Amino acid sequence: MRYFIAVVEEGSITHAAERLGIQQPPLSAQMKTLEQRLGIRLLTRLPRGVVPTPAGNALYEASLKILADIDKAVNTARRVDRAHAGNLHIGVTRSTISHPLIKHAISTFVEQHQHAEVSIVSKGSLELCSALAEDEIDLAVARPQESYSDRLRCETIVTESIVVALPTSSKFSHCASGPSVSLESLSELPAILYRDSTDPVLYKQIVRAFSNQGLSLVTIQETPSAHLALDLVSTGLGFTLVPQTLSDRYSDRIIYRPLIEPQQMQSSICLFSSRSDTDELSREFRLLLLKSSQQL
Amino acid sequence: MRYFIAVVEEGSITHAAERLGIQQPPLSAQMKTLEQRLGIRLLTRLPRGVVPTPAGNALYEASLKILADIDKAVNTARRVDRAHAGNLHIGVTRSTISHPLIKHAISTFVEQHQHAEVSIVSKGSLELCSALAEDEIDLAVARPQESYSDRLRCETIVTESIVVALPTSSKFSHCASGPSVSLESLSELPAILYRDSTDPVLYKQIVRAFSNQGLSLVTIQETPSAHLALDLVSTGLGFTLVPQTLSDRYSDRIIYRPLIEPQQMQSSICLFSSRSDTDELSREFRLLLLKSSQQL
DNA sequence: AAAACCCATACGAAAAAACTATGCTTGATC
DNA sequence: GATCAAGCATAGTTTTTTCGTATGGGTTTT
Repeated sequence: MRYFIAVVEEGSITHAAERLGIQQPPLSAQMKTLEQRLGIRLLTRLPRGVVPTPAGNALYEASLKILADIDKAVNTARRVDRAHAGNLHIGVTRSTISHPLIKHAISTFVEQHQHAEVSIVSKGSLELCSALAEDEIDLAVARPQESYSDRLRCETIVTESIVVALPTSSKFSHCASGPSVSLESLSELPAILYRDSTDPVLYKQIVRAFSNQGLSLVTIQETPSAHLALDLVSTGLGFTLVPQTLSDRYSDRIIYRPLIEPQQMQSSICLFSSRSDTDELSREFRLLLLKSSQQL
Repeated sequence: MRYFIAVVEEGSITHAAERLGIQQPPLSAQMKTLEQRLGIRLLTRLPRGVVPTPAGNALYEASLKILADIDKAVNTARRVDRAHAGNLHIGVTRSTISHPLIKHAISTFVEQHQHAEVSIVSKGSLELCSALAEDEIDLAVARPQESYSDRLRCETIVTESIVVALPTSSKFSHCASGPSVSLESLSELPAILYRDSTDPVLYKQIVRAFSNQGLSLVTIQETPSAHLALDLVSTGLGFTLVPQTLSDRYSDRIIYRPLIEPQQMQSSICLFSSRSDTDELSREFRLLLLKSSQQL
């Protein structure tokens, strides 16, 4: 099956053989026996390579999915094995792990379950969700997603407001002087935005907040992560907007101010989990996190 | 993979080997190499047989699905192959093929597509839907289903009313004398119902219609098909209720009368098709049928 | 205590898959 | 238009995988 996929994708038995690390004649033979066993012509032989027949194309599409399913099945088995051995893989992002509530929940959990081995995986929110869907991890503490697999469950743990990170330079002093800042007062100042490919939601949210109020956003720099954006802020280049949690970690030559209009500028931290997961450990961690969320 | 499934289902390597037509030692070896390659313990060896570990169980469940998917993929390829060769498999039930509209549509289609080979498969509605979902057939003309795969599309072609089939015996003469019959007048008479396991909807519909009006239904006989029920009606045993189409075919010593309250006693004929189907022939047949439906 | 049951190991045999060498067809090149 | 290159197919051999037979060890049953 893997062979057939390679042949279709390469459009050539010879090239597919190279990719598979085998010789061309055996691959030709394999394709022939495959066609014989199914009783269907799958490939039309051209003088220059091969092309799948409609039936071959249908089989190719299905094969891709089946191969992916097999991988996933193995992952699932591995995860169940881990879980049963008292091993929990929790996925977090750099920003969510910074939040005291999350940190506290994890440390409490580890204390309460001395026998359990907890490993933390750090990735972007997007990657965490696909890793979760592929059963590579058991739980993910991530930012909300625009779309994710319907086999996942998403529960909001905390909603934190977004704050303005201002450089100490004089250019921003009129903002820093007040107790809070309006979006309008930021609209003409140089902004540093982070366009994290692994977590694209917050970026869009910020851009939308400005455009919704008809304000212009002067983006002088885009960075691949919020942390880097804050580093640039401390150089005085411009301001940025970050979830409040991050303000505790980077305070060197940065002044943080809340927004006057916080309602549409909030960022949640969510717990993503597999709906089908019946594992005891992950269930307990989930309940612990939900409980701490309610105590807020 | 097939081997692993057999082992789990039999709970014994020895018995699984029998079922697979191979010897026990090679199967033991296969299971061992499988576990080694995945790096997971899948089976716990008991003194009396084997039992899957949680991970093994997860893999078993997934494997079942994957094996089914593979079968389906092959079917799909076969169907595409057929379709491309101008071969259309249409599924019908005994009752839907009796309807003149359907018959006419099929004969028109065959005439218009002389080059096409059309084969008719006759099964119960339930089986037709699963055959369609498995890509064994291209289209199904069947009775409405309570639930079916979301990959299928269901379009109502005709809605026909259900009529009462009365024996000629004197016991039923007061019903047969009028132009139409009420459910109430039937409620104390002996009924013959057909509980077709392959088409359970109509049975439920009839039972509900009576119970909704608080009427009792005296079922003296259940048969596995409507045709057989009509045969019993002609012996004078009792009455039954059938879609109008069937009344044209069985008229020996049976009197048909419409119901006074036809609204909740109707039976549709639907065209089921695969949403993903892009084949030309099946598309044309579908459009032909929808067109004849609209001309009604 | 012996028998029955079942899994694991060991080794030889059969089958499947892969490699090398080579031929054949077809489009590209000069 | 003859040669060349590209790519698939076939043939025969070798290697790898899978399967079968024989046998041993542990556990429950009688």
